[in-house]
Amino acid sequence: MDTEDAGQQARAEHGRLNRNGRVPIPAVRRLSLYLRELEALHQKDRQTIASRELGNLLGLTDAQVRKDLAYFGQFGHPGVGYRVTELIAHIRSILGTDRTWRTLLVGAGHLGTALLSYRGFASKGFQIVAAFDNDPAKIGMIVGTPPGLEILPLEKLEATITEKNVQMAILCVPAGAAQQVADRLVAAGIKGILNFAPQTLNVPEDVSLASVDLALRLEQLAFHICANLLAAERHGQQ
Amino acid sequence: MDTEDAGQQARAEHGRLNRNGRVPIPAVRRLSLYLRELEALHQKDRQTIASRELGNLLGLTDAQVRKDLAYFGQFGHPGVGYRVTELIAHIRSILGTDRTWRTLLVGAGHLGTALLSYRGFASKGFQIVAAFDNDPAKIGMIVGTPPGLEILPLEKLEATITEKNVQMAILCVPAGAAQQVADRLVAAGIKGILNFAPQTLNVPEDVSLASVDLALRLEQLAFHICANLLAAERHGQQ
DNA sequence: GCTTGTGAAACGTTTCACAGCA
DNA sequence: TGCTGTGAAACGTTTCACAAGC
Repeated sequence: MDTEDAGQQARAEHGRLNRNGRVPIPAVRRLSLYLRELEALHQKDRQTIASRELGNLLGLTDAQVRKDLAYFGQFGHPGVGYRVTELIAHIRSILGTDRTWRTLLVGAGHLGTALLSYRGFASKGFQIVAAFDNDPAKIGMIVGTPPGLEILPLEKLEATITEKNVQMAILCVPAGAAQQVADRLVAAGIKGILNFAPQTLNVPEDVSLASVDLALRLEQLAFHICANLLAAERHGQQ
Repeated sequence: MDTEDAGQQARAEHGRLNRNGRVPIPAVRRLSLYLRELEALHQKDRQTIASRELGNLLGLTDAQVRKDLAYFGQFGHPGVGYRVTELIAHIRSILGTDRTWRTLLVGAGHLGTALLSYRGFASKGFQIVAAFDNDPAKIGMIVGTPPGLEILPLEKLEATITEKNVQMAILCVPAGAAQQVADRLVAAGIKGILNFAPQTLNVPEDVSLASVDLALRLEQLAFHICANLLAAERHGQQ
C-alpha cells in the first residue's frame, strides 16, 4: 500500500499526511490563528483573501499558509485566494469547533472564577456545565455570568461527568492537588484537560493535555527581553 | 573569526551558539520547565539529579536535557549529575529571574483582577506595580492581595511607566482595544508584553511579545481529542 | 560503575520555485 | 496576470553514540 496515495484518501477531511504520517503540530497551532484572523475579516465583510495577505497579518510567509491548509484539503481557488466563510467552515470542522463541547472547571479560586465569567469560551462553542471546589466556604456559591453556575463539592465530580457527558476539563487547582484531580478526571472518562496549575501532569496517551503556566510565560518574556537588550548592545557597539 | 570559538567565548553565560548562531527557542522554553521541576526537587531536599531522571519527569530524553543545558554552559558533573541548587541558580540567571521585574497590568476585568491576586507571579520575581482600566466605575478601586493596588485611569499609563521604571506589561483588555494600548505601552518604553487579548499584536522588533489566547488553547485541545478518538478507532478496527 | 558534553546522523519543518489553473 | 498546491531544497531540532571524567 502506498502511503502517499491511499493514506490521503482514507483520512479525508481530518488531516493529511506528511512523510511521517502526521500533520505537523505547529501547523495545527497556526490553524487556530488563521481562524481568528478569518473571523475578524468576516466581521469586516471581506469575501476572499490570498495566502500572502493572510500570512502578512500573522507574520508568516504565503507558502507557510498554503502548506498548512493543504495538509487538510484543497480549500483555495487559484487566481482568487480563499473564500473567507468557506475557509472558516473548513477550519472549524477540522478543529472540531463546529459543535459544542461540554466542559467542566475544577478549582474556583481567583483564576477559576474569572474563567467562569470569560465570554471567549462560550462564543467558540465551549460550554462550562459544572464547577467544583473543595473549599466548604465556596461550595453552593453561584459564580459566573448570569444565570451562573453553582460551585459543587469535589465528591460530585465523577457523577457529574457521567450524567452531563462532559468531555473536557479546565484545571485551576493549586499545584499540589493537580495530579490527584487529573487522575480522578481521567478515571471518570475525561478526554482532554486544560491545566493552569504550575505542575507537570501525567495522563494516559489517549487523554489530551494542554498546559498554561502563567508565571512561566512571564519568565520566557523576561529571557527574551534580556536577549533583546544584549542584541541591541552588540548592534550599537559594532 | 571562527564563529564556533570566539562566539562562544563572547556570549559567556547568556546563550551559546548552534550553527545558526542562536539557542533553539524550544530549548529556552524547556529551561523554564527544568527550573520548575528543580524547584520541586529542591523542596524535597534532593541534592543532585541526572539528565535521565529530569527528562523522565518531563517526558523528554536524557540527551535532550543535556543538550539544552549545554547551550548555556557546563553545569553538570560527570558521574554525579546536576547539583540541584547550583542548576537552579544558573537557570534563574539565564532566564533573568534572579532579580525583580517591575510589571504593570492593563485591563481590570475578570481575568485582570484574577491575575492581580495571583501568587505565582510574585514568587518568581514579577512584581505588579500598577494596574489600569478605562472604566470610571473601576478607577480608584483597590484590587488584589492586600495591601492591594489602586486601579488607575489609562491617562496615567505613560507617566507611571516612566516614574516607576516599569519594564513589562500584562495586557488584559478586550481584543478591540489591544493594539491601541500596546502601541501606547511601546511608545512609553515597555520592552515586553504578555498579551491575553484574542488578537494578533504588532510590536517593533526590540519589544518582546508573548500571547496567551485561552479559547485558542481549548480549541487545540478539541482538535487533539478528535484526533485521539480517530486514532483509537483505527487501532480498534485493525 | 555511572554520567556529562558533543560531533554526526536522523528527523521534522519551513522555504523555494514552479507547474497548473482561473 | 494572479493565485494555489506541491515536490525538492534548505534549514532547524532532536536523537544517537561515544570519548572523557568522576
